[in-house]
Amino acid sequence: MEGSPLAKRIDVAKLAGVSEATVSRVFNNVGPIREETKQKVVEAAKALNYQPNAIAQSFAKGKSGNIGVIVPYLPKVHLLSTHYFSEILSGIGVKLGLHQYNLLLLFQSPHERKDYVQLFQSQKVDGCIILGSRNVPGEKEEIARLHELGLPYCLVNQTFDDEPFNSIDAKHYEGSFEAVSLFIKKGHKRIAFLNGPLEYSNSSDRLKGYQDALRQAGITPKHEWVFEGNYSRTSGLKIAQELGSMMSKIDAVFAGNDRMAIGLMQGLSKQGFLAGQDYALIGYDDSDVASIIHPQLSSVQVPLFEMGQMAAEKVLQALLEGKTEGYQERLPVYVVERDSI
Amino acid sequence: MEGSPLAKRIDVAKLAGVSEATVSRVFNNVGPIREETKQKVVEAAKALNYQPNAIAQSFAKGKSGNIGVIVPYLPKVHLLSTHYFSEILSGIGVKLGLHQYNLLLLFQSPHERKDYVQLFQSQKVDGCIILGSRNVPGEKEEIARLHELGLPYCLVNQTFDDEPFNSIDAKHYEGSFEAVSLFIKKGHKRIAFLNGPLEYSNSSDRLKGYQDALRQAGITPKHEWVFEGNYSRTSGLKIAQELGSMMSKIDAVFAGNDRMAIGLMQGLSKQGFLAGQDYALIGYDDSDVASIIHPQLSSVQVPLFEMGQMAAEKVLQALLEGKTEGYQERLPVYVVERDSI
DNA sequence: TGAGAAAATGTACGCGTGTACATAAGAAAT
DNA sequence: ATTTCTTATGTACACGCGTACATTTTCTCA
Repeated sequence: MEGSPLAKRIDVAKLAGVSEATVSRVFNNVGPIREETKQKVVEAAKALNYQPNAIAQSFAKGKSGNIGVIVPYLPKVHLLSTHYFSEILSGIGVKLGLHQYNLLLLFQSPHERKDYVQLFQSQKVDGCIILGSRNVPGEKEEIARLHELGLPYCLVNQTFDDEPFNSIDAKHYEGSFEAVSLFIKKGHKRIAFLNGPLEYSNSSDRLKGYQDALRQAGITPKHEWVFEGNYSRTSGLKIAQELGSMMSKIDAVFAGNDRMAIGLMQGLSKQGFLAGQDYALIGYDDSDVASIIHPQLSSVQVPLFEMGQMAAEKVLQALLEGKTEGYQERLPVYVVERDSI
Repeated sequence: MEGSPLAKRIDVAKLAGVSEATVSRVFNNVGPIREETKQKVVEAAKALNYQPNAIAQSFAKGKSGNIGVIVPYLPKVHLLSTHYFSEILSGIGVKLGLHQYNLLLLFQSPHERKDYVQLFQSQKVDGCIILGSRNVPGEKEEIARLHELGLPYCLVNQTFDDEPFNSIDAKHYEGSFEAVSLFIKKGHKRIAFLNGPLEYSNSSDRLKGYQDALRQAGITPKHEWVFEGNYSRTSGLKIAQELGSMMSKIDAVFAGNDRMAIGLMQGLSKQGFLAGQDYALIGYDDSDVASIIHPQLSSVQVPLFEMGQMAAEKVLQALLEGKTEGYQERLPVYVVERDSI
């Protein structure tokens, strides 16, 4: 309430009997400084409880020191599972913290106009990381603008095939291929696929992996065995209804994420079909619930935390080292076998 | 890459043929302005693609426009469940967004010195919301400093009984009381309690609720039926081992969160004890998994999203309306009955 | 038509720091 | 002791905006 008004650089300078520039030098650790002088400044600063004003620093340097992390948001509808979301976010946070950058969390309502470039123009952020972007008209153009302007940005878990956008993704084609191949190796040949919306590149990656794995085994993929949910558990439940009538013809189901897999499992279970028994099931993401649910769900493990870290690292490299080369990295995934297969 | 250098206020002023102050007035919508002038400015701004510099604005106003949200962080160890975390965070984000405040996400390593006041001194934030704080010496003093200085802060899901700290909490005493009373109503009298660490006030709230509910039913609480985990699933699993030998004497278990409840359920299931059949079980938080797991877990629903919203609202009120009264709000919770009881 | 009030706009400065450049102090070489 | 270089410190200004205050323009009403 009371307390002395915030001390400024000039107060420290006066108390230490030096110039303001010297105080700045001590705090930024730049230029040659006599040890004795440094001590005087440090003591004066401590006595006055001086703390440099971060805003003024940002202003003087022309950099905010913030990395914006854009997260899609629909109130009460969780587009991204909390697992997915918090793993990536933690990875980003760790990396940024090491480099004294701040994490500005930006919720993006799907309907409102997204203007990523404006974030940079207004200097709110020095770089940005975009989660949950989709290959849809509005989105694509916005990212293209970022890219053309050479701004430090990075997409996570989304690759635009025909565009050179920076991204840190995972090997979803391979993950899908392996999962389906595992089904086949275990003798399952009639394999359905519960996919997510194709505007997410990982959905189409997985579709290709699914199809190619079947073809490699001499099986012709059937359109009617590919279903599209929206990555929610509810959509898995819904598809279970459709799937129920054809379960006599189906050996296995591969799902694009764990939440849909679980919805499916629950829906089919009500109709008397048990995963791991009446049909094999593999999910995707290897979230916590996979090993909690019964029967335990086989799943494809995705290094979300590491993807977040790497995305942050790439953005920081662009910022700190001026790296301008584009990149489209893909981290490896692997199948975790549990009871459902 | 190329592109014109960022336009500044003076550029807009020159193009529009007005003074810089007028440009400012148009953008901030202050003071009387002739409609014609306003149009000139707006057009000039559009022509130059002008965007006010957020840093300079912050600097001139002496406010960062940021609300810091402090989240405990241990790499690879999730102190807060992702559900808990992302619900509260979403609530905060929504509210802040409505008032043009930014959300600065700050990961707090438990070992490093926490100096919340410094966040304010350095002007990084105008207010802050603290998640997962605990009643331990270092922590308490830091919050006390915040409080004494009258800084706009708010704790979420933690109340310090003997301190007037601002907080948005839930009625954990009542929730616990109701859960245990429900057990009793259903005929269970020998009720164990799997609690979390007592440094979290919600743990001790629940302990009191547990004890009082028993006493009201004429049952004397037994110390040896109270176990302490750390809110992780693993700790639930571990306690299941201890509990196994005494299951013949126990009717029901109340757990401090769903993750421990699930660990317990799984651990006991391996020993042949089924929740909802061999014993009744109620968890806490009503996270997604509660209705995913089999048997479905009864749980106490906590309005985490709303708590986040309210915490943000309180901080914003202090900031925008200068409200200085302290507050310790508690939102209601309720038991959701499922198969495990 | 003029005076006074109200509305609109302009002028000027502060916000606290980083840093280029100028200057002073000290060390080393002559 | 003088010069020369190096090290240490000080001076001065820019960064882009909000806003108090001064000034000008427009409006109102006599």
